[in-house]
Amino acid sequence: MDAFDLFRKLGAGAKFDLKRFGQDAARFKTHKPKGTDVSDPFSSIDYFGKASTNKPQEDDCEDGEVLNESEESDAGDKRKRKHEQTDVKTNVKKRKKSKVANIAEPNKPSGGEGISWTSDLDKKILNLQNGDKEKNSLKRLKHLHQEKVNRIRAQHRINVHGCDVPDPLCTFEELQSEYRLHSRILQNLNDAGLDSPTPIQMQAIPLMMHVNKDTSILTLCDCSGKTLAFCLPLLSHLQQPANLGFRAVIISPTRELATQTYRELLRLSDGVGFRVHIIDKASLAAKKYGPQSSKKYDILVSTPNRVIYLLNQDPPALDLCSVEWLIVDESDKLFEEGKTGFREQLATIFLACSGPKVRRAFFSATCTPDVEQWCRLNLDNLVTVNIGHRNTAVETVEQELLFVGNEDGKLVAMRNIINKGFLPPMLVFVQSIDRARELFHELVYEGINVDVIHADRTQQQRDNVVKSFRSGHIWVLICTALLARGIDFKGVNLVLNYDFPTSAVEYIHRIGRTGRAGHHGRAVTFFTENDKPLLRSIANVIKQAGCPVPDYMIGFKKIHR
DNA sequence: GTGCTCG
Repeated sequence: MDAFDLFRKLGAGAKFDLKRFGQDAARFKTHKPKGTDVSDPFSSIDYFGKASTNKPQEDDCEDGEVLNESEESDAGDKRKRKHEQTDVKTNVKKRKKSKVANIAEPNKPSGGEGISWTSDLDKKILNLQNGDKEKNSLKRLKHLHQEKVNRIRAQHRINVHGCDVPDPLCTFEELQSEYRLHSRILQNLNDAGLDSPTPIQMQAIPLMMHVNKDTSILTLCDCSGKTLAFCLPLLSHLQQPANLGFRAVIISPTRELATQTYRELLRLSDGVGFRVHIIDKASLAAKKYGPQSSKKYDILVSTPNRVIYLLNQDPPALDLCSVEWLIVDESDKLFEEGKTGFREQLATIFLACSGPKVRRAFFSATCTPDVEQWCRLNLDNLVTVNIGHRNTAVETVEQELLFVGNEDGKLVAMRNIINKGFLPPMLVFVQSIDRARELFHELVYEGINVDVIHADRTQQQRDNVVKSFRSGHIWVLICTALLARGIDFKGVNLVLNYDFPTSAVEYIHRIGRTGRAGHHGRAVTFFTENDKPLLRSIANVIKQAGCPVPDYMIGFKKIHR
């Protein structure tokens, strides 16, 4: 297999653009570490290699339809068979693992690669395997313990799937006692007023702490607290600053989200000395991280294309071979296919993380059938965690569908909301950049503090808008999909879907900007005759979140492609 | 349709 072949396989079935990636592929070949087995350092070969042969099946679901647990049986037989296959695979692995555990020497610490995690209780059981007397009572103890864990998970609606999933964490203090988290970080947490973990943090943190190399984690969570859920184990895992170059990379779909994550990391690691970096401008960063620079950095937060730009320099201005953790935030967006899709960009970055112990974690609020299928097919040792029902909107948001007739009706209804007196801040979502501009010009003369954000504005403008929206100077912010994901504004009171969302997933992301951290929020969605095709799937989401919806909408026929 | 390098 030559480098091009290899690279094509690594591209996860993404369209292979020879012109664009030829250079990468060639470099990949020359960068192969000397004297190492090909299959070893590039564990990602398996990871992507299967993709080209097992390209995910056409999805049986209707376009944009959310796959609910209850509806899963509706999906085609193909999917079912696939799930069964995966289950069999998991069982085999489970058996293998328990075999390893049985032959392990009782007094040796069981930290080998075969056993990913053993609780204290498990260790006791191993130690006493030959002493039958206490064996039974210990078994009972273990059973009780498992029941307790199950109860905690049920209480917080934590669902896990995969083998060797560690127990949930109940207090942040356990991080210090169990994982030697820097005491200063714990103090920073307390200073920020964070005293107990949210459900996603309870499960994702211990999971990331126990994970082996080559294990991947998929985390689905509609609640806030995701950023902390991966930042804490990351800092805990890196222990302290080291001059090895970047050891962790976090990829976000928008610059705004990257900035937010970066700031969270700074706040969290204050006083510990970790060198956290965000690429503000790739051309500047080229000097900063280039071959001549010393390797005094630890964590990188960035959008994908900036990383790629640096990797494409000759010689590469960024070295990711010491990366131990690769975290993909809002991964469903980043897995989206498109003409110049995020997916190929991710493939390039995965490739560049060529270290021997890369762990990967994917975080997202929603799970498109695409992402899940892809993960199941391509990742070994996949563990998934999801909180609550998958693909549902948060329950703290009061949701409403409003028929406005036609385009003109939207403006009338919008003015109506404003005149009736609304509680700012309000986030208004539109379909395109042009429509964002138009609506802005309509509203700017109304005497309300309104501004607009989209990717065509300069970075300076974007930063300013976000800042003044956070500080309350802007009451109404018109935006495109740019702000749909992950951005955490404190106390957005109303999300207005001025243009109908393009899918149920998009809808869930948009309204997730309100009702955060347990606060009450409201979401109003305008619809016209033209929006009928997607009305049903979104009405379903709203209904499932417990908000009233007219029955006739649910009765609409499913759309088929 | 949206968002992701540089100049």
